[in-house]
Amino acid sequence: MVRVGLDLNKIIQTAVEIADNEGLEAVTLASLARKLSVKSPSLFNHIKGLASLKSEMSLYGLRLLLEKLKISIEGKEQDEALSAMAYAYVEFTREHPGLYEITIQAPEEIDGELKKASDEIVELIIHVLKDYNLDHNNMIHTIRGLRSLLHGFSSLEQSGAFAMSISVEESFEFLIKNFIKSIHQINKESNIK
Amino acid sequence: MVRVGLDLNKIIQTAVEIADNEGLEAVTLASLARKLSVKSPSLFNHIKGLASLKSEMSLYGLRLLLEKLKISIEGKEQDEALSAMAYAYVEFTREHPGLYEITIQAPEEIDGELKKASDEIVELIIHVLKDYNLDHNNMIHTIRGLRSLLHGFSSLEQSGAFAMSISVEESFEFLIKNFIKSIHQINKESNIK
DNA sequence: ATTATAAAACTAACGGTATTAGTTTTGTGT
DNA sequence: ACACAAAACTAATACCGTTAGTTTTATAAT
Repeated sequence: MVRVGLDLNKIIQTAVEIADNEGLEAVTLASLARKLSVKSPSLFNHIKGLASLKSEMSLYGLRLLLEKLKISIEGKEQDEALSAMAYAYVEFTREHPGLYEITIQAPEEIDGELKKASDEIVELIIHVLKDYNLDHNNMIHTIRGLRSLLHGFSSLEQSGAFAMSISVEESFEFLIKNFIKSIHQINKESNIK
Repeated sequence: MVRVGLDLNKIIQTAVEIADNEGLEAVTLASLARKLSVKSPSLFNHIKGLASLKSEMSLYGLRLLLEKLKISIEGKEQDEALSAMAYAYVEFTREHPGLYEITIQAPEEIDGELKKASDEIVELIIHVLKDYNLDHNNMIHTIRGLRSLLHGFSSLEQSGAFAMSISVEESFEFLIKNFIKSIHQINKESNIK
């Protein structure tokens, strides 16, 4: 019974490794304990259970994503910032497929921390979209559209749904370009009225 | 041991009910057997196992979705057809949240039937998009964009990510309208060149 | 009607999972 | 040196999917 110096952080890190390398469904307390050279009940000294661990992973993922998005837009604005953020988003989902998946479907709230982290991401998107001077409703519609596009693209890419013989990267470029154009179009229409 | 007259179809139907009412993760051979008044090993007379059952559900879901999409575009073309198809898609995900979820992530192929069903949906989208005279690459990009938008929107809606106080329905309307506009824009640009 | 057969249900058992309870070890601060 | 709390452990429970082997039942052939 050599003490192995476990802590919440190490557990989460290892769980994320499993999730990203072997898939989210491979994250079990049993596999985790094996990888940490520990018996699975020992994990309960640090976590409440599997559901709770997954929520912790989710929180970790949201914060990591937020950081990546923040860095991506540094010193940029409008189209350039929006584009950079979009690319950073899908890059994150490719670097962390398993972590990203749990990020979208945390089992339970953690003291409002999950909502907070998620809100901060939305706030960042709002910050970028402010450059486009959309009215309140259009702003919300546009946020929802951007999130739908990014999440849908990432999710479908990961599930292998884009099988056709044309570069997925080229498609993403096309989609983001067109999305940005379409935002500009919104304002042109308001001006006509 | 009253014979209960089980068959593959009844099993799938019941599994779909559980998936839609209690969530996909509630679909277990144990819960399924309980609901069918049978012991779980009896299920193996009709299915190969849980993974196989989920693939069957996936196939059923893809076919149901395809039918719904086909019906939605009957007698329509271009913008009207595209819009109708988009609305039918999200309606399906709302009617069948659990079934839709498994539709996107079948565990294993069934004799190429899953790929075939999935291809047929893509073919239907192609059929609708033909009205826009896009070149081959733009066609594929646009298909991927539409699928991303629809799947992302549905997935985020189901996971409760659209929490802001503005009608989600209104946002969807906005997004589809803009997506359609953006397709028209593609061709305008080609003409300029 | 009787019976043979195959399908469809069953029971029993195994290995894997999460989780709880209770025990032992170990590091640390007094 | 020792007390104590934390961190590991073992043992046990309850569920899950799955397999093997058994019994029942519907049906088709005689």
